[in-house]
Amino acid sequence: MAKKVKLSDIAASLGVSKTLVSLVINNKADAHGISKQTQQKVREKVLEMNFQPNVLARGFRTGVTKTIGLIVSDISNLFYSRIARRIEDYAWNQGYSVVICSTEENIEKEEAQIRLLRNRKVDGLIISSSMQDASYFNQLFDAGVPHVLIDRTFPGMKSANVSVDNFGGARLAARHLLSQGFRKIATIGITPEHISTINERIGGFQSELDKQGITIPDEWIIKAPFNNIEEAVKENLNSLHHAGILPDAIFTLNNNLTSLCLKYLGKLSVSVPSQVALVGFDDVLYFDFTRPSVSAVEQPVDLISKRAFDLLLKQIQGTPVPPGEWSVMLPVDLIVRESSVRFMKN
Amino acid sequence: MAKKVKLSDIAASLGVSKTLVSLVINNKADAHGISKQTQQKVREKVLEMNFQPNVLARGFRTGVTKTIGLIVSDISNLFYSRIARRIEDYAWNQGYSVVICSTEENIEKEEAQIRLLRNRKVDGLIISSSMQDASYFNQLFDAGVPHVLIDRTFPGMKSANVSVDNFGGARLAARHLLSQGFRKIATIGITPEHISTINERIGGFQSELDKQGITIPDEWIIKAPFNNIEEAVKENLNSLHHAGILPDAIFTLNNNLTSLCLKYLGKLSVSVPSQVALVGFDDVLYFDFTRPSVSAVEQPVDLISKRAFDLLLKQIQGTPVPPGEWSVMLPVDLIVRESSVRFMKN
DNA sequence: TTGAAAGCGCTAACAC
DNA sequence: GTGTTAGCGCTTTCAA
Repeated sequence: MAKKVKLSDIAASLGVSKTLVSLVINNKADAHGISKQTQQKVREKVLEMNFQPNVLARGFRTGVTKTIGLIVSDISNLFYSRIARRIEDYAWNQGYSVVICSTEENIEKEEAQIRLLRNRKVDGLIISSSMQDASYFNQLFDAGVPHVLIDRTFPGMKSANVSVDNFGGARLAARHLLSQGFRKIATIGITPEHISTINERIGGFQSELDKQGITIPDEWIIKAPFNNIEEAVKENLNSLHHAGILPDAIFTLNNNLTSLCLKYLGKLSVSVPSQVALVGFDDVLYFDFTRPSVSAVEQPVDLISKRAFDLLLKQIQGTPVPPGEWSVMLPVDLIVRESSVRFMKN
Repeated sequence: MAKKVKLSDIAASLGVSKTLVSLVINNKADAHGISKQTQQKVREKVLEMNFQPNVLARGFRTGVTKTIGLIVSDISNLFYSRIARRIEDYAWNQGYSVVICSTEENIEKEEAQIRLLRNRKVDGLIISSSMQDASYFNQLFDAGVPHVLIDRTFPGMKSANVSVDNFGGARLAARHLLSQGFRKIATIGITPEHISTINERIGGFQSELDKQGITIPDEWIIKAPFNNIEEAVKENLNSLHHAGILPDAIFTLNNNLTSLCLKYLGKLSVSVPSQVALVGFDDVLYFDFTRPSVSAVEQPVDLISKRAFDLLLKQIQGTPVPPGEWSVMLPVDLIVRESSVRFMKN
C-alpha cells in the first residue's frame, strides 16, 4: 500500500505548522485570519501531494464521525430498502455515510447493534425498532444520543419520531371494503405481538367494522411469525380453504404479507377478488401489474426518509426542533386497484 | 451523555496497568502469561463498570475498523438489497459492520464514495461497479486494498470477483424463446453502454439467435438510460406499438426493466404472451404472481453474497486464496412461467 | 507475570 | 498571522 501522505507531510514540505494546514483544509482559515496567500499555497500543496485526511483520526479526535446508523428489521424488504436509498441520499449530500443493520425482529440483536454503533461513535441513529416499549429509547434519549424512531413507535417515548397514520390508513381500507359490500373479513399480520404499526392497523380497521357491528372472528385474525412468514401464510390459507371458511376479503398488514397472500390464494386457485378480495397496507411498484392488480395503502416513503433525516441532523447539529415537529405523523392514501373491487372479472 | 468508562478507568480502579486490561479484553492474556486470577479480576471489573471499548480509538490505533463498504448502483433494487441483506448477515457474524453506498451509475460519485470509504479506513470493499474498465480497480489492487467486484466485472481486472454466467443465462433465455417459435425478438437494456452484465447478456442472447440466422434489428435493441428508465421503457414501447412494429418477444436485461416492460405492455393492452412474449434476466419473488407470471433467469443471490464476503475476508485476514477461487462465475437457471410460453391464454 | 511509555493523525487551546 | 503543545483512547514494543 503506497505510503499515505498525512497532514504533517504537507506542513513539513511547506515549512509551516500542522495547525495552519488543518485550519485551511477545514475552512477555518478565514475565521483565524490566515492570509489568502498562505491559504492558496497550502491548497496547492494538498492537491499536489494528493492529501486525503484520515477521517478516522479526525473522528477520534473530535468525536464526530460523520456516520449514521440505520436499523430496520430487514433491509431487503422493499419498504425499508426504499427508505435506505433515500436516507443514504440525504446523508451523502450532507457528507454522512450510513451503516445498515437488519435486526430480523430480534430484540437482543437490535440492542447489540445499537451498542456496537454507539461504540463506533456514529453521530446518530435512525431506527425502525422491534422492541417492546419506549424504555430503551428513553434511556438513549436521556443519554443524549441523537436518534429518531421511524415507522414503529411507542407510547410514552421521548425520542423524535416519524410515522404514518396507520390507524387512518387502515380505516380507509376498511371503509373501502365495506363500501364494496364485503362483510366477512380477515386480517393477516405478523408476530411479535407488540409491533405498533401492526396493532394500529388492526385497530383502525376494526374501528370501522365496529361501526357496522361487524366483529372479526378470532380464526380470522391471523399472525404469521416473522421468521417463518411464508410457511405461515400458506398454511393458514390452506386450512381455511380446506375447512371451507375462507372470508370474503382479507386485509394484509404489510407488503410482504400482501404478496404472499396473493401468491398462495393463486396456488389454491381461489379467485381474487371474486372469491376473496384483498387490500394491503404498504404499496409497492409491482402491485400495479400482479394478477389481479392489488389495492394498497401507500406510504410516503420519500417524506418519511426526509423528515427522519432532518430530525436527526438537527439533533446532531444542536439545532432546536420546534415541539410540533418532534413527533411527525404523515398521512397515507389508499390506492384502489382490482383486487378489492367487487363483481369485477379478472 | 453519561461519562463513558474507559480502559484507563478499569486499570486505575484495579490498580493495574492499561496494558494488562487491554491484553485481557483482547484475549491475548493467555499468550502473554497473565495469571488466570488477574484475568478473572479484570473481567469482573469490566462487567461491573460496563466498560465498552471505544471501537474508533482502537481502529485508529490498529488500522483495523471491522467495517466494510458495499457499493452498488441502487440499494433499493431488489437484486442489490437482497445481496446487501446476506452480506450484512455474514458480516455481522464476523463482527463487521457494513456501510452502503448507491452510485446511481455515476462514475464520479462511485470514485468519491470509494475515496471516502478508504479515508474512513474500512477494511474492505464489495463493489458492483459502474465504471468503464478495470484500471481504477487494478490501481486499488496494486495499492493492496482488499476488495471484491461482484455482478459486473471487467476484462483484464486483477481484482477478486464473483459474477454469474450472464452469457450462458441469456443463451438459455434465447433458446427457450426460439423453442417456442418466436423469431422477431427485441432486447431492452440500460445505458451506460459499458455495463458488462448487460453486454454479456446481449451477447449470449445474440449468439443463440445467430445460430438460426436471426439478427435483431437496431430499433429492437433498446437502451433505457438508468436515471430515466421508466419513461424510456414507456416511450419505446409506445412508439413501437404505434408504428405497428412490436416484436413477438422481448428479452429484458434486469428485473427492473422486466417489471417496467410488463407494466407498460399492460397499459398498452398488449397481451403477454399472446401478442408479445417476455423473458427477463434476474428473477424476483413477485414474477410468480404478476399477470401473467414472468419467466426469468434466476441468479443465486445467496451464493454470490457468500462467495464475495468469503473472498473479501480472506484478503483482509491475509489468508491465501487458491487461484481457482479468485475469479468466481456462478451458474444460473431459467425459470419458465407464463409470459414466454406460446399459445397460452391468460 | 506485569508495567511504562510511545505514538497512531488529527484538532484546538493557548502562545507568540 | 502563525506556531507550540497537549491529548483524544487505545495497542504495543520493550523493559523489568
